[in-house]
Amino acid sequence: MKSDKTGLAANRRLAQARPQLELTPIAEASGVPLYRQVKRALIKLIESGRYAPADCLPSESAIASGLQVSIGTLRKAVDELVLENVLIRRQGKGTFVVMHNNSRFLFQFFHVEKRDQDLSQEHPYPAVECVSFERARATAEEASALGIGLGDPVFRVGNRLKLSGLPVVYDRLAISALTFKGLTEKQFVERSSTVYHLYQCDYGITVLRAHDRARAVSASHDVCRILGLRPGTPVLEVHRIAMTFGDKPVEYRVSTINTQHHDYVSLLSKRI
Amino acid sequence: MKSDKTGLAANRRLAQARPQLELTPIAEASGVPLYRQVKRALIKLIESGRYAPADCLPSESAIASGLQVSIGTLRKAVDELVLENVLIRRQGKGTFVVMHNNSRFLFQFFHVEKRDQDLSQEHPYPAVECVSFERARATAEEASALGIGLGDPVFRVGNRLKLSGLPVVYDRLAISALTFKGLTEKQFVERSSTVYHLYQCDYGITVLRAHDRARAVSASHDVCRILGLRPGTPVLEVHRIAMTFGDKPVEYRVSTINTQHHDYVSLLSKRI
DNA sequence: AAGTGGTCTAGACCACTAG
DNA sequence: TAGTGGTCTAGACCACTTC
Repeated sequence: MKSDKTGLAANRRLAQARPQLELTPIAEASGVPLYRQVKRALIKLIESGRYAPADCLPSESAIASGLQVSIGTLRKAVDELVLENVLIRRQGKGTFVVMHNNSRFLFQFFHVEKRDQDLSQEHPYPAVECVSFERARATAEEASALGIGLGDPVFRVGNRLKLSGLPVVYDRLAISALTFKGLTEKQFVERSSTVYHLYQCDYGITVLRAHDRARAVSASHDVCRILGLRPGTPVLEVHRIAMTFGDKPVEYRVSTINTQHHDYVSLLSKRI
Repeated sequence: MKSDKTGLAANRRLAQARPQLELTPIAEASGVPLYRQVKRALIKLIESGRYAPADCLPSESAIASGLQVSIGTLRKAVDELVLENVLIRRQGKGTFVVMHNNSRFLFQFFHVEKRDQDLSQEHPYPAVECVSFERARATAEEASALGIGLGDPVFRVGNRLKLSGLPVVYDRLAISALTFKGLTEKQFVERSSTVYHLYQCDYGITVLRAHDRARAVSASHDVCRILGLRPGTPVLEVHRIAMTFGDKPVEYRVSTINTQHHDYVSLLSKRI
């Protein structure tokens, strides 16, 4: 542990009045900064479901005293979790666990935009239609992306996304059937919002980050049919691995985008 | 101003012993948090060239006392500038203004990667060949992207990038000739590293962020010639606006990427 | 008025770098 | 050994939200 700074160790020894919640004092950990340990403790509470999406955490002073750290240290841990899109602060109200609602999804994970669009304009929510659903065995590509074994059971789901009524994106996603036990086509067909919301609400899995790899290809027969394109049209194919805590892969998705009137956008180094 | 917290205002009134450097006490600014004002002051010192790329800033305690703020407030300002890729901290050594060396460029702005490459592997630096250079008048597209007038003078530069000896990317960039007065073809042909390094060292302009818009198109005649492709091959076209402080556009670049063996990669929400 | 997060200060000690 | 950034604490007050 960090040891004897400003009487920290002494404080710890005295603390026998068990604090509220699961906020027990941080265990010793050599070399690791205290605020990192606090961060891990908070992540555990969220991963375990003790604090669910959209829940309000206890106040900063309550958490700090519960974990027996100073409020500055607690704030530094929360700062990082806010930057990592795990928590959201709302002044005067509290600190909340992130929730994958539609606007959040749009902002963080949906990067298809109409070309020549003035920036002031709102982008519309994409309308999603589920076009296929199957239970199958993982291909080598899927197994590698999801970190599972070749032939392990997966769900494969095909979705068509329309923007302003026109089909623009064809998504095919694969998720482990072991992680998402008992998933049904109905859940995909009937959901009113992003699948990340479904993962989070029905399975407690929060998608935090993703890796995209984009390339240009000729539209396949299937893609042409689903997006209404002429054979051989150049389309953008994005391979995405979506990840949760600890960079554990959750979903592998291949999106085919008709880029005749839309772009795949990306910000290099976001503004603060 | 923030007013009478812990005797802050009183401290200010006393301070007449002019501190070293241009680190004069922060002027009053209603409502704006002090650390934001500190941040602006630091940005100004960097923009003005008082601290050049790769320079070491004065120590945190020196800056804090110079600006008459607490060290915690100064650190918060520096924290943000580090996140925005303006400053770099090196424990034990000091805080430095960023320098666009090759490895930094690669990490932050060059997002083309070989497919099926094991992650542990280093990517090689792209070898750049300047294939064209001209002084011209801005098209509507260039003018809009660069925030200049239609017909204003620009430099247009074409570069071919090779990876492992094979041509993969064809870049065409446009920059304002008013901003980059006196630029010569020689500078582009002879430089040994990224153009962002050139902008920074020769013109004091630091590229901090960029917006990319990617789409799939059929390779044009020119592109086929330069990248050695068959006519009609689908290629990825990335339109980039590179920006400096205050999101001022500096460069507009169209990159055409042969994605037969490479991908354009993008991270959604970076890890901390 | 009470409770929350946001800002600011002051000062201590730790970890790393370099002469 | 001296100087730098990194961590941690303690406590004050501000701004916002809700009742």
